[in-house]
Amino acid sequence: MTQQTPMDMMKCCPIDNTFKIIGKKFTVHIIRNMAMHGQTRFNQMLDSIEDSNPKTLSARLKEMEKAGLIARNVYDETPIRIEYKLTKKGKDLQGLLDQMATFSMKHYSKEVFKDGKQHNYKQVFKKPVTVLN
Amino acid sequence: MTQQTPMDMMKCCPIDNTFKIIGKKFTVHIIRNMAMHGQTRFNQMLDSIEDSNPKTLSARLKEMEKAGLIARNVYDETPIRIEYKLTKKGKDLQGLLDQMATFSMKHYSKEVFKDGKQHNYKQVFKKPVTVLN
DNA sequence: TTACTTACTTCCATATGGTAAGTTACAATT
DNA sequence: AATTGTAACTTACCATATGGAAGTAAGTAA
Repeated sequence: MTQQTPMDMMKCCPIDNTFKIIGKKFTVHIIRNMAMHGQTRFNQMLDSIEDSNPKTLSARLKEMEKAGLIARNVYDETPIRIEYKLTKKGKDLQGLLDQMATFSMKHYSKEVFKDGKQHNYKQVFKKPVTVLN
Repeated sequence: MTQQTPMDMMKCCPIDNTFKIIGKKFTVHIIRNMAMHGQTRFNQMLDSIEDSNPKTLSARLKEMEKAGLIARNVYDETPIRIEYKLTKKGKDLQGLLDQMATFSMKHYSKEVFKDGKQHNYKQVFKKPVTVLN
């Protein structure tokens, strides 16, 4: 009887696939700001995402909407208001963000924390690391 | 008594910091091939990483060595042999890779799996998702 | 002497990203 | 009536990053 390896059942690599979705500049920053700071608007993100610029932010938001990570809602007020919100799929990237945070908190505590000491995720965020299974 | 928020204790964002380390093209692919396929050599990776090219692969390996994710060992044989191996720090990215895999397995089963059906991480990899806390 | 191997580097073209300024559609202010 | 303000972008132009093909170095084998 032959053994079934992961490679045998896969058409493409899920890690490569995820990288194509979230690997471009600002994508994870956008998700972070929406998930952790409740941001919904273009200029909020532009002002708070490290080294962001309107051209690239605009491109990323479009790609993310197309990929189904966020939804774009237009409110016809004056001035116009547009709200971006995470979809269920976008929210499912929380575990990935948590692992990104955890890695730097463990290996770069000098750069990350003002006191330069190690702190674990739960201590800092008051909730356990999210895991998607 | 004032409440301590994550922002208050941080000097820089750990998600941004991690993205700077693993966000460039091929970095996660290199770690994946080393961790999951036991690869150690330049040409092995060049042949198996999707759309890789020697110039960018070479640049990435140097950056990763500098960042302490991998170690480079030269064996003075003929022809010369060079081995790249994950450091402890590099191995600590496993939880992140697992979350990347899990996300696509959940949301892109049609693209990822030959049978187009959903499968969970443990089923496919015969071990639970790794989590760094 | 030519060919082969590994692990790259170099050159040049294309793709992506960044800066600053401009645009649209109103409404409020002067 | 003309100017100012606001949000959310877009455009033009330049800089940097990435990709593909070919070349290099050092040694063994044919």
